[in-house]
Amino acid sequence: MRIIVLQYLMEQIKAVSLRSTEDAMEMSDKSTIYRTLKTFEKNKLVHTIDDGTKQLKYALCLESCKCEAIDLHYHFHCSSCQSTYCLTNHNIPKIDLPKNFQMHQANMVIKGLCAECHK
Amino acid sequence: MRIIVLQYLMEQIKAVSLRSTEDAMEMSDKSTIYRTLKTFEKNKLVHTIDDGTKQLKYALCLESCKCEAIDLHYHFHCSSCQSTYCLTNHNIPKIDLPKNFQMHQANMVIKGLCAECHK
DNA sequence: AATATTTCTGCAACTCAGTTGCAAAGTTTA
DNA sequence: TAAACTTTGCAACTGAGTTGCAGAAATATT
Repeated sequence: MRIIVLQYLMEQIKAVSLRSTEDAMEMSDKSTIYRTLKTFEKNKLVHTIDDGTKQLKYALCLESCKCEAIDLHYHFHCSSCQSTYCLTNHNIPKIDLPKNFQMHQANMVIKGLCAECHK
Repeated sequence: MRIIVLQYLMEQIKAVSLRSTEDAMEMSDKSTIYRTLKTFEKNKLVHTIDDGTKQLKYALCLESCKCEAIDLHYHFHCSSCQSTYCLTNHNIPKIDLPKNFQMHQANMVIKGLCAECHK
């Protein structure tokens, strides 16, 4: 199962939801896929993106990713086609936080129209 | 009702959830407060923040806010106390998107420990 | 002031993503 | 092969958000 899900993830250029993965699998249960994705997340193969749709999205991490602050990047969510993309080409800048605040993670989602929908 | 909810919002330095607002009101129904907050949002008095907890957070906009790209700011969510703060002192930088992608909105959440919890 | 019209409120019911317990099925290990 | 462990599918549950509806309240109209 893990191999099948991993393969599916590798084929995608967009982040996937539990739902769409489920639909793509046909022959497997929601909870199995759910647990598979959570396992991947725990082992830092994928990261999750909360893009404001109610469905959490999952995307493969880059080879080098340790899921630390330095690995964080922006994401883009298209309001029209609902696709979510990783913008891995630039990391997020250092943001100065209030005194004694400490950053560990981030969830950065830009919303708008993707190239397909913006015509 | 709107006045009471607005007052509550003005007292908070943190973003509030539907739930916490509800609890603070005692004498009013979930759906009323829900609709009140949605009305505020529609009229650009508040903006919402999806901080990765399952509860959407609401925070008052600044006086000048038109809820456009220029008004966007980062948010901070404390993983320990679950508080969410607006970091209104700096806006988000311009991010270069893939060709033909267009930004309209953004939901930016930094996660970590706030000053209280980081001791 | 009395009535009509519109808006607001509370209740109950519903949706839907995510999550979990459990037993059966499948794997690995000794 | 048997014991120990892992994975899977099912069903049931959780919890935030959302909606329809009827009565209450406010506002407008005559």
